[in-house]
Amino acid sequence: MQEEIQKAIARMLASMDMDGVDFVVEHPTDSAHGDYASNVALVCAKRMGKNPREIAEQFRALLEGVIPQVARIEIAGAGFINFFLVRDFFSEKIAHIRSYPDTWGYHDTLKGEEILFEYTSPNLFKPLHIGNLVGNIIGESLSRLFEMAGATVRRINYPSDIGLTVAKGVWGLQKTSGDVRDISKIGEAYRVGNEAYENDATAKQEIEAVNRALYAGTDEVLQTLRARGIETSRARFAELCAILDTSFDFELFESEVSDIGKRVVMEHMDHVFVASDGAVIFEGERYGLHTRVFLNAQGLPTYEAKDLGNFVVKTDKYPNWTQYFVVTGGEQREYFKVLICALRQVFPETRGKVVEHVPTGFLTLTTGKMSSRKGNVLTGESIIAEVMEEARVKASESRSDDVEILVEMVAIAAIKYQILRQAIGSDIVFDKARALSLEGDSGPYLQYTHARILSTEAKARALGIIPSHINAPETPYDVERLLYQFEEVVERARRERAPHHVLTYLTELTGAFNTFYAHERIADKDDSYAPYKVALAEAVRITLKNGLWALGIRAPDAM
RNA sequence: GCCUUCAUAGUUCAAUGGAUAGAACGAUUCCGUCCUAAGGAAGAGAUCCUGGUUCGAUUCCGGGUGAGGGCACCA
Repeated sequence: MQEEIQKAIARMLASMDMDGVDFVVEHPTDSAHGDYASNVALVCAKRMGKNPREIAEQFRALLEGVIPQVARIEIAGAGFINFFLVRDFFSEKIAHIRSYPDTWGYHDTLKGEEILFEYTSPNLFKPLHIGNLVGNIIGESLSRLFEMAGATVRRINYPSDIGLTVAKGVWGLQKTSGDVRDISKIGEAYRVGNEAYENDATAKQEIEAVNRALYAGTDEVLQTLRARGIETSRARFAELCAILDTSFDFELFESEVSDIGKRVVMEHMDHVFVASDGAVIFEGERYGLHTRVFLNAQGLPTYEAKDLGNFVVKTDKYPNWTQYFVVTGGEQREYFKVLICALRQVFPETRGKVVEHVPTGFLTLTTGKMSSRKGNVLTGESIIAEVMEEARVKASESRSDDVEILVEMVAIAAIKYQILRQAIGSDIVFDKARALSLEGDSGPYLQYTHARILSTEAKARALGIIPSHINAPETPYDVERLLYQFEEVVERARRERAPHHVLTYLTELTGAFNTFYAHERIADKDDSYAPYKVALAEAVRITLKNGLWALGIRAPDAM
């Protein structure tokens, strides 16, 4: 629709020999200003040497009747041209949504593309930190937005299974004699190891020795401890993924990409990488970035080289990839600029393709960045547990058959909503009280409305009301004027890597529906508009369900 | 020091260069014979400072101020 208006204006301009005018067609903030509005007259004013309102009038005369879906055109404000759509447009949209509930909001912009998404990437041996949770939630939502655009998405997990953190955990396990099959004991062991590493010089040396031994792979006892710890950690991670509704297609470990990364660096010595002070570096300065070490003086690959190895493994597995994303915390922004720059030098075939780092904001309380390296950890687990506790209280009055499942759905929705409500990349101040409140702007608010609509539909069925879009009230409701925008919002969110657009839209839609619900009786068998209202409610429900899916949130049938 | 991200109601967030800057929470006041009150309604409340570009700036560009992140062998 937007395109049609845009084209009509462009055609009109072309017929007047006005090329290259940079105008927009958008939804006005206030629905009194129509369904679409254009600033074209304002933009042309200077060039035509006339006052914008005058031009707007002239344009209106030219556009009147040109676009079949436009009922009327008004001039307002400084010279905005406002388009009001015909009544049928809205009711036909409702019919369309009801006919194609499973694909409403889906499109084929990226059909045939294979897109690699790496996210979450936990450190095994370290409790799942809330930063991992953020990455998981954002990565999952972006993956789904790309899927809605018709692409095939490969979800990839890249856990860290070797290195100093692992050494701290293994050392800690030895000291605490904790049960390696117990995930909480592994977390405890890491805390002990980490603290000792920072405060105890002897322990620090021991841990470093453990680290070297693990790399060398020579010590049987340490290897076994590491392997078992990884097993426990992965099992727990899988459980969390199930709760979070994520499932990975491919998992590759840090330990398996080291050698490949090193080889890649060696193969591109001198023309991409250079030796410096015994290490091998990439001179980012030459590209306006900073220099980073890829192989250290001991010849061991750093994270940088490992990421090159990671790229090789992933693209071997999925050779037909067309776009490549890595979602991590924003503190790695500068790092990834250098890495991607080096990557493009090493692998020229990437130059025409999208290779992108998606930085997420770091999650803070009020006291600065939370670090899982320090003692006061707010883990992913603890936050889920706390919110679930709160959800359980609310759910005691629920109509749901399975309260435990509902509690989980609601808790995850509350958390995901908190994390997805702002632009990704900007820091998130995690307000626990807010996440726990489950009211107002929140995941459960959207879920509740979904459940409520289903119950209203059931009531209508019981009364024998057959939903239909045929007999519509003369003026469309505000909800209707929001409903059709879903498709545009979903695509914009994907294009801008901004799931929060979907969230903001859904919240607005839900608010509009709830207003409608409070003022209009929907399932009323004496109301001749009842079939239309029920159809509208159903279309809202479908939109909510698909929109929530894009956010990685499940829509319960009853609450 | 250099690079980078950011600054909007008391708080947490919105606003592809547009119209009266939207929500929610909190505080105040209403709505319970009626489809789920995890709901609805009413009023109060904000663009860090300073120049510029523009018909129009929260948005773009200077310059301040304040905060976060990064800058060689950690991940």
